[in-house]
Amino acid sequence: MQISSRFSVAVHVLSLLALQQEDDVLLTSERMAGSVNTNPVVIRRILGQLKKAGLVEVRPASGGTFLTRRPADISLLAVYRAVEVVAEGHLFSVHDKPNPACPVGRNIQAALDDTLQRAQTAMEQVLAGATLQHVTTDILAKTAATG
Amino acid sequence: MQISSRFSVAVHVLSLLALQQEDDVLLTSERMAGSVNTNPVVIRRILGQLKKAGLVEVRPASGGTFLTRRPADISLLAVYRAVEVVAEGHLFSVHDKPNPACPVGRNIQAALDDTLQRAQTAMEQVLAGATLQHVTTDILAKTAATG
DNA sequence: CTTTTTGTAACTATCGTGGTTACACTGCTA
DNA sequence: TAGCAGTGTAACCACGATAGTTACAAAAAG
Repeated sequence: MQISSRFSVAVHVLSLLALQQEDDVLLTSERMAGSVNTNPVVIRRILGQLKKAGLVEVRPASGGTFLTRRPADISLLAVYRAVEVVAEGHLFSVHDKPNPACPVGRNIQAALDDTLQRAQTAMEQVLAGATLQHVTTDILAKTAATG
Repeated sequence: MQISSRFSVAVHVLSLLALQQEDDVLLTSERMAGSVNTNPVVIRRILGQLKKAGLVEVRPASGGTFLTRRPADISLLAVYRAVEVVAEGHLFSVHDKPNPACPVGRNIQAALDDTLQRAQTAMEQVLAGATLQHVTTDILAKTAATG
């Protein structure tokens, strides 16, 4: 099982917002959906989560959507947490209720927990070290290169 | 979405095998299921994957199951790979088919790929650094401590 | 007041998981 | 060699998450 694409869609949407021109046409959920190639409702749902996390501000009516911070101040970990693709601290699921009458069953959870936690943290630290700025810079570089 | 418990069950089963006494009663899928607290078929399915990965040897009939290597030579990453909880190199799923007519849509996948790959690798490196031996040692220590 | 867009609810299809039953096959053992 | 304990697997089910879709009320801006 993989981590939901909500995360990559969220980064995509935030990149669009980060690169949006002041004088450009407003970025509606419909336009974003066009770039992501999905349904506007899917975008609005994710936008709702990003809003709840304080990453974006959405103006209802014919308003538009904007970042609340500079791209350099938005880490991919913040986005990852915002869309809740993985419940905090539970990347790995461990079978609950092993048999307490067995030494292994009684202690396996505790014996595994430390390692799994470290594995998860190692992954998240990489996300913490990357920002939306890095992504958009990369996109601009690639756009310039390939036309 | 989390990583399947197949992984933790596999480590549980391997721990049972590692700690099994020579003169002990044979570890059947039924007994292991008793310790994990699940159905024997679930155990057999996982044993099948561990066997395919060359981590255990299973003697059909009234045979029993054994590790093919010493616990110190079985990394948790090998177990993780064996049970295929995550397709190799694809911990994160990225939305396919973004709009190629949009600069962001055209380059988001490549722009994200490097970071996501590093995040995944960081996680796997922690698993690579832990062995079945570490787990069983920990279990024995906890068993001795709590009785 | 009309128009545009957001916010949500509700429903759907699809997929992975984990549990369960059923049964053929294997190989020891009496 | 017949019996039987245990494995290997197929088939099916229930459950939950995902992602897509339709529908519509609520919000503002003109």
